[in-house]
Amino acid sequence: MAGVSKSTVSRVLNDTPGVSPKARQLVKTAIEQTGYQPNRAARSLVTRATGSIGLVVSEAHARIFSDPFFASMVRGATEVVRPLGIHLVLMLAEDRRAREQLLDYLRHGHVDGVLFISTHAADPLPRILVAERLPAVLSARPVGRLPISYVDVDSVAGAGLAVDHLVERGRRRIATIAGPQDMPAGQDRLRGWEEALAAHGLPHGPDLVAYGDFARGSGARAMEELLGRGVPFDGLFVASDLMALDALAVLREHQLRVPQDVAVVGFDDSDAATQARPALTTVRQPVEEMAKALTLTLLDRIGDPDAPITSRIFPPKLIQRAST
Amino acid sequence: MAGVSKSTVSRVLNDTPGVSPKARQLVKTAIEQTGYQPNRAARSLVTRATGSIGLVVSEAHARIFSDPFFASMVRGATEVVRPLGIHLVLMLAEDRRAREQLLDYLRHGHVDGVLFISTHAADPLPRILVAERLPAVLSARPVGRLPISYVDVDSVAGAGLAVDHLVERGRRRIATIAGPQDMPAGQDRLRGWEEALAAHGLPHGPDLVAYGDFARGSGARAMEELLGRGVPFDGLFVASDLMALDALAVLREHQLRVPQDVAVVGFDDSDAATQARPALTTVRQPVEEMAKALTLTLLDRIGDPDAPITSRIFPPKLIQRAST
DNA sequence: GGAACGGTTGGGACCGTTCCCAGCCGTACC
DNA sequence: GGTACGGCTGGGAACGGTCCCAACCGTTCC
Repeated sequence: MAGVSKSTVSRVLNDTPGVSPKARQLVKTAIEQTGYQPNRAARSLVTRATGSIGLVVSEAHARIFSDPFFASMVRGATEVVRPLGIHLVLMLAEDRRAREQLLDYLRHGHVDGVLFISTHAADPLPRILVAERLPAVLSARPVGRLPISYVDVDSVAGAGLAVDHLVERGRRRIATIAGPQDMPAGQDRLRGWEEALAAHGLPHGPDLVAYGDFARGSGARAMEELLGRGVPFDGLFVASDLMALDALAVLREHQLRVPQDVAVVGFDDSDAATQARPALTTVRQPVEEMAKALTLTLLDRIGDPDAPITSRIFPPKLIQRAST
Repeated sequence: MAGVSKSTVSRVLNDTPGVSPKARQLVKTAIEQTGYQPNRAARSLVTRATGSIGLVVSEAHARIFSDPFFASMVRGATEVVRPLGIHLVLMLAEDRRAREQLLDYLRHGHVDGVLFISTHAADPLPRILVAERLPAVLSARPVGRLPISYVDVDSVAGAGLAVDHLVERGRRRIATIAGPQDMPAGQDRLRGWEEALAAHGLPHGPDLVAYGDFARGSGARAMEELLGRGVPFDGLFVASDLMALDALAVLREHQLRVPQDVAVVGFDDSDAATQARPALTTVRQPVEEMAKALTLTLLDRIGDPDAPITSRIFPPKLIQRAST
């Protein structure tokens, strides 16, 4: 239609240099007019790439799908991938059996690379992916040294923001509901709390700490535990919004007013934070942006398997609402 | 390797009749030994099929990803699709812009069919999919007549089960927190409540009804409204577990004991139901099974575009726990 | 004026399947 | 014994791209 050979069309499609501007324009308008779209299958056949990337979610479904973190992750990745015509293929690895199947699947070259979403420290998959030389990136800092790119939020700094804010609001005894200590995010947020309090010369002993697992439900237990100890506190930093919601409910049950009696800061800035009563002051992590960066990193890596390992740490931001 | 031509291998792979048992066996052992896997791209190139089906989620992300319903849906679909080597491709259509893009994408034959997950009545996508003759199935009854297959749970019967159970437990004034009335599920659960109460000769006036949107948060507002009216009730049917969780919290705040003062029944049997305090009696819908049936229906339809339209309605089941 | 060269271009092999078609072989029938 | 037939098999075109290679053209240089 453009009066040129398929070779030239191919060159235009792939932005290969060595096409005259005139021919290039000719082809482009023809494409525009016909709504032509290259055939994925034919292309894959020769390039040996699939045009799909896997979104591997290695976590109990119930957990993942009840955490808005995942929603934002998916949205960010989708946004990067869609205009490129790349498919985002869902892969769930809930238990060991599913993991084996998944690995088999990945090894057979069904996808060009893997976005690995999991926060679990003990997860063996990242290590295996690296060993198999499959292009992969992680959604959080891996445990131990592992030559793999990742993005993460600066959890230590985030916890620091929360503590600083509470101190600014005049609080002097600041407790925390920490996350699980087998996950980097859990560790870092606790460490950030400790370090910030130490810097202010305020107490930060173990009697001010209770543990949850980031998810809904665990925050209530931790809150009850803290209150049960009888140790006074007027500020509370909770390592996830979902647990903070629990904490708010338990505080209300105990006739404690937020923020008058206890000022509360969460972490994540999920939708839950705005819906909470009172609306939750929280540390925002830019999940969607992080997902975009993660996806771009993977695409880089697929394009060049020897691309350098990078880790990108995003700064958190304090969002003030009614709970402080 | 098996000493036969590629034609014969192809026949074995596709279970085409007209291969001698001997040759078939020869090929099969060769495949076993080499771990051979057919090349998707080459196959797609000639069959004009992609070996992928789209999982279209037409809903606000925050909503979908905070509802465990979606998790089960994905799990069920994955289970059907994985052993067949079919990819489940995630597609999100949150707003109008995303919907347009998505449609364009679907029209270009990137997937062989669509699993459409949405509960929204006003969603224009199902109608368009039908008009475009794209193989598609719905995860819930569509509004209006539409020649499209779907699966659903019998919501009317489910609400009936809940009411019957509450009556059995001696309750005579049974209120309800209903779902949104622009969704079939919302309408049906309300209707089931009304009809069952009418059958028992018990009151079922509008003063016993408050409305939510199925999601967390809306249940609290509805519960407050019901209590605020001063109309007495000793039983409560809530159209979703998430709203029931809210209701439990509000009842507790008002010093009402569950189940002694108010017996509560939810709907869904999500994980939330078991985590609730007290554990929630609820109407279970077999979401995972429904997802499997849905996926199989789609695969049928892809195999034969003129397959008859089917709708499969699953029976709900009452799960008794501590809240009644 | 002819050769060398660089920028463009088209031709054609190739990727790994499916599927049509022709051919082979053994059997049944006349 | 020859022929028709049916079950099974292999050959080869086709799918729609990518990419290597050769050819073409206009310039520049000797």
